[in-house]
Amino acid sequence: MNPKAPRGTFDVLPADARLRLQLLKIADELLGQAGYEPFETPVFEDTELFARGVGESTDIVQKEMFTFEDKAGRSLTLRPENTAGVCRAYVEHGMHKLPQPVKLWYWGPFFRHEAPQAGRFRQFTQLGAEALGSDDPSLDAELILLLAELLDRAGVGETRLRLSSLGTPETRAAYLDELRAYLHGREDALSEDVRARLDDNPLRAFDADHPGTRAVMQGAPHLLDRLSADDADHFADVRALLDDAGLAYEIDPTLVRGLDYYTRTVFEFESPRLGAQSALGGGGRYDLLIEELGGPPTPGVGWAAGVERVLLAAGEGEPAADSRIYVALAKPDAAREGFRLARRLRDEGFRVEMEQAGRSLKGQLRQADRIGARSTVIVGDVIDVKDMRSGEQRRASDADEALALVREVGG
RNA sequence: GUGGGCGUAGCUCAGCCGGUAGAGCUCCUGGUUGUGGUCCAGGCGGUCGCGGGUUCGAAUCCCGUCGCUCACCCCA
Repeated sequence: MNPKAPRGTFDVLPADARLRLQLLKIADELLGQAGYEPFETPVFEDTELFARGVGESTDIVQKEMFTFEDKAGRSLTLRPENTAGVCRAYVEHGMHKLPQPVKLWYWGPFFRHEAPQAGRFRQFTQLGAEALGSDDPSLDAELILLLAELLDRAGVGETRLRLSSLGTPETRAAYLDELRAYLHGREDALSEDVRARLDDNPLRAFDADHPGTRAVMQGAPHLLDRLSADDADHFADVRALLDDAGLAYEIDPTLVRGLDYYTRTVFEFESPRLGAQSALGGGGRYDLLIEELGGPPTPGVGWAAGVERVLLAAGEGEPAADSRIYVALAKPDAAREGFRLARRLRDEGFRVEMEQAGRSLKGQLRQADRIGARSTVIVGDVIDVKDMRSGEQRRASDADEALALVREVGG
């Protein structure tokens, strides 16, 4: 056979793995400062959880889930997103009895059966944060600002923040009916593809290029004008906090996220560096989801960012240049002495590599150079410590003296 | 899922009016009997994505298939 990683999956090689680790550290620090705690849920759950949580009618549930049966015939699904799992865990562990809100963040693999492209995979990594148990608008704003800061520190460059509010499912449903009715009344002026999707995705008509459609949309009703007073106030509060923080955003009434559970605030960060997949991360409020999943009425808000997309937008990072020491062997029977020396140097906190590949001494020095060693310890009948930058070399009479010399030159 | 482009050494690619595989980089060795970064020489390394067809003969032509990629859709 010719083994290959399955379609839509990939191996993370060291250069990339290091960048991912850097992003993970940024997230840990940033979210930790705001009181978010790390946590994990399983990578698969009962299929029912996603069907109910994400929504039966969504693309994710209808065609993108990796579903399988266990040996007892239970239907399980590799998680396509995490909010449903988070809510399940919240209910299962009685987190409503903890001081609210409960703030959590996570990092892990997710799975969607899609046609892979740049920035789109079947197994991908999401980094996310959730705040459950309070509908305070400051949580919405806090999370949005945290994601903005995270993206900035990750080096993704310019982003566009789209923001909207969906109100309650009732207002949204009523609005969509109103919009459909409006569009049906002017069907003749609409483009063909807008007409084809009129019933399942009427909002799409807002971003059509078609002149006739655009003309029609000028007078179309907007969801934001149909929000209840409470929801409108909530949205105004969120915006005020973002304004205070100086974060730029665009109100986009056509922003619909692909999951059914959103209420009130929704947002999405986009990058021009990603091509067809412009979304770096996004999220929103889901005040009814936990109750829908059988828990007590509990509001929640959160986001997820695509790790691969963030890294793609950030471009090639500079690999951290950490200094190192190389232990070379001038003769094969110096191996035990060299091994001992390497261990002692590591005990002292140095980053140490040694000859373990049967290279000639010349090859070993070349290797020392390649890994960027500051000093090379050459073990033979005597021990020499070479400063790789100056090329100078000093002789030690024993291991202790060699260690002292290394400390002087540095590793 | 639909349509376009591509698939030759670890990497980047050349070869493609059919005659049975090359370069650069990387890696290893030597030039320097125990010494790097430059230079020189040599070497390792390829089921030419896979399967089938046409042909005396296919990396080169044809069909299928898989993979990558771009677009639509949707999203992280």
